[in-house]
Amino acid sequence: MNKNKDVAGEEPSGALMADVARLAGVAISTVSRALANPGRVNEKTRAKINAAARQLGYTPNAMARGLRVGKSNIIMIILPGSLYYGASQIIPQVLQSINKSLIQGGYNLMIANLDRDEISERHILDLAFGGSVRGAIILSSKLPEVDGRSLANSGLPIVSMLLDMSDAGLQSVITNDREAVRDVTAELIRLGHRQFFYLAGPEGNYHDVERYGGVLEALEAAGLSEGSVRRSGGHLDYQHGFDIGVQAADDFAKLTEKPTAVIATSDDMAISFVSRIQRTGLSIPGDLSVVSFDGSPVCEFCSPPLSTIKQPVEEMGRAAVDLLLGAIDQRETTAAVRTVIHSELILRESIGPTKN
Amino acid sequence: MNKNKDVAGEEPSGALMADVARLAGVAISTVSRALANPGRVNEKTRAKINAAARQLGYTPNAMARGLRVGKSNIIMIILPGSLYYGASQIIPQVLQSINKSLIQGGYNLMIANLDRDEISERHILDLAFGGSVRGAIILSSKLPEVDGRSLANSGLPIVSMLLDMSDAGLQSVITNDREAVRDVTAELIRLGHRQFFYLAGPEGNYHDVERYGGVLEALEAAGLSEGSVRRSGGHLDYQHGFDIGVQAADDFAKLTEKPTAVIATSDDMAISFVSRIQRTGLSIPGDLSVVSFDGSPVCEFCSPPLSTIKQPVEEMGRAAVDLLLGAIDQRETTAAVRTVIHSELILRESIGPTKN
DNA sequence: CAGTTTTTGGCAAACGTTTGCAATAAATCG
DNA sequence: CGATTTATTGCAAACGTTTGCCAAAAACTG
Repeated sequence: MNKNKDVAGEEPSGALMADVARLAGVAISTVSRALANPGRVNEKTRAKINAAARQLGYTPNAMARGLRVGKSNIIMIILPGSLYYGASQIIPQVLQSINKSLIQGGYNLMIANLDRDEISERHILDLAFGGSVRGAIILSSKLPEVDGRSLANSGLPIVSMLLDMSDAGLQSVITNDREAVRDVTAELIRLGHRQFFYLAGPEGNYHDVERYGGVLEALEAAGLSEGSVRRSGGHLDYQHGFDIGVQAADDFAKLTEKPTAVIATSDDMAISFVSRIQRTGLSIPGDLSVVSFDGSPVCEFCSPPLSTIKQPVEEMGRAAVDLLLGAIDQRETTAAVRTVIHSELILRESIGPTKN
Repeated sequence: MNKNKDVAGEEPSGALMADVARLAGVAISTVSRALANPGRVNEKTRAKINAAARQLGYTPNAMARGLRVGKSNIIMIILPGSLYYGASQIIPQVLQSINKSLIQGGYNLMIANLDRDEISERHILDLAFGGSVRGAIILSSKLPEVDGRSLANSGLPIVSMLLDMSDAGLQSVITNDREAVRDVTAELIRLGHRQFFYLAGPEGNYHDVERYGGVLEALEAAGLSEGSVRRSGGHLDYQHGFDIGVQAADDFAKLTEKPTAVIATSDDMAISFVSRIQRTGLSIPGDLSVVSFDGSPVCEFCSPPLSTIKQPVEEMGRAAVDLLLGAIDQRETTAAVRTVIHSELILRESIGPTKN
């Protein structure tokens, strides 16, 4: 009913810049400058203002500032639909590193989505076009797009992470997957392996293409035919990475000619695959060598400890943020749109020579 | 130099409500009402306005609205400093369920990391007092507080999750840890176990107190002395949960009288503990039964598959969001400040009877 | 010391919405 | 049919900042 302050007591809604100005005996504009642009105001008045601000516990209103300057200080991260697929193990680390870097740059991190249904897409676009966010980091190959509006032409700086989307003109921070998997395949070949089993994630996925490509390259270099690798997975979507490994173990059981080495595209699927395979009496690495992707900490404690190609997420997060903030500050990084961070193969006991 | 639109072409900064109004031939206020409060405007004009809005690809500016109504639609989640400790395995699921519920309620999720440094504390407080966020969900036992300002008296609705902070007056969504661990301990006693090994997380932690308390209750009920349980861990902070398990395995090796059952307070530590223990030649559950907390999916694929007390994160996330939005909408849930969600014990092969 | 430059601080107009109030048109009532 | 209510729309004032512009004061300059 009454919109006035009922009690003369403390304002629940916090002190305003005007309050600070009054207390310090200066104009509002001076306060604003003192706080944001310290050079432009006298040392003494600035001290007075700072004291007043502290005394009142003043915190500038972010939305008012944002509205005025026409810019938000929020960056959104767009995650691939199902968190449960593969990457799940490293998502927290990704968030952690991105957030840390962002905060240092004065930005905040908002999670745009965890699903990729139409609701989420619309939501993402609302964030983008509603001026809520200043830039985006995307971990999915699909740019949100629904009735007319598309993230691509939102004018928002976007950096892609983990996936190479430089074709789409996006700055991309990626790992040298192809090379890494080529090297590890070559190593397996050196150890005597001739028949491979490849566990795919979502098919056609950039990761899949690159990684599978790496396998083929190594095979070719060794004079082996493309037929020496069998694929599993890829046909299922939206599931735990673990499910893929389980399914793959079934597929494996049905093979008449058994591969001796497995290359999995995520740790999750490798872990469940190994678990199921061991149950059938096969031993690792005795009967079967296994290597996977991601570098999840848990791999060290599996039995046997799993070899894994570590995704350098910390570094990637930092790089992505650097690129994004660079783009925001207009320091045109017209240079390479592709930033490659090197993966590191962590060699553990899940890999060994073939029996004979 | 010139702040005018240089080209007559399309506005890069998007259509404004004024544009929609002009195109539809109505006043700005009518547009606003048509979009937000459909009942208060004529059917026909509303159609016209909607058409105009769609044609222009109009998206309302979130900050302008936020400023005007004095409210943001962003909820922040405050994650504990080191993501790596214990909970790491379930964080993605927590985020998933919280975000889903929030989006349904028209809110956005912002991540605020609570590292132990002053920077992040200040950051969180800026978010709270700067009007950027409308509420908070906190997964840490420490409320940010720095020079005068404290999250506690920010006036912001706050819900604590996983940790019981009802003493601090916060609505808390927790699991019945004490009960769950009491039950599982009782079950272990029934299986013949008399000597226990307890792997603690950060000491004094609510989780620790409750869970250890549960163990003691079960012992007492069975007439066993408090001396039948040995503790490990707790003295280290800031590490992967895995490190705790490794350390605990060392501690275990030094014990002269070996416990036959292990209760770990996170899956991570159980996994690394088991790995190290098995390496010393002990078998699980033959020589040692193991149960842990969290319900990480990976437990199913360990060898042996690990028994774990599942944290019902989906449900907890939903509950936390419900409480928070309830508090925001002032529908005073003056009732219980503690919402207990029931954990579920997933029994797998890591638990068995004692040998004799 | 008059003239010129440099600092410093205030005024007021934005930024893009929402919303109280008032005005008009339409509908209902007695 | 006049009087009252109700539905529909517009006007203009907020919301709390930032910032262009100008004036006053201070600091130089010759």
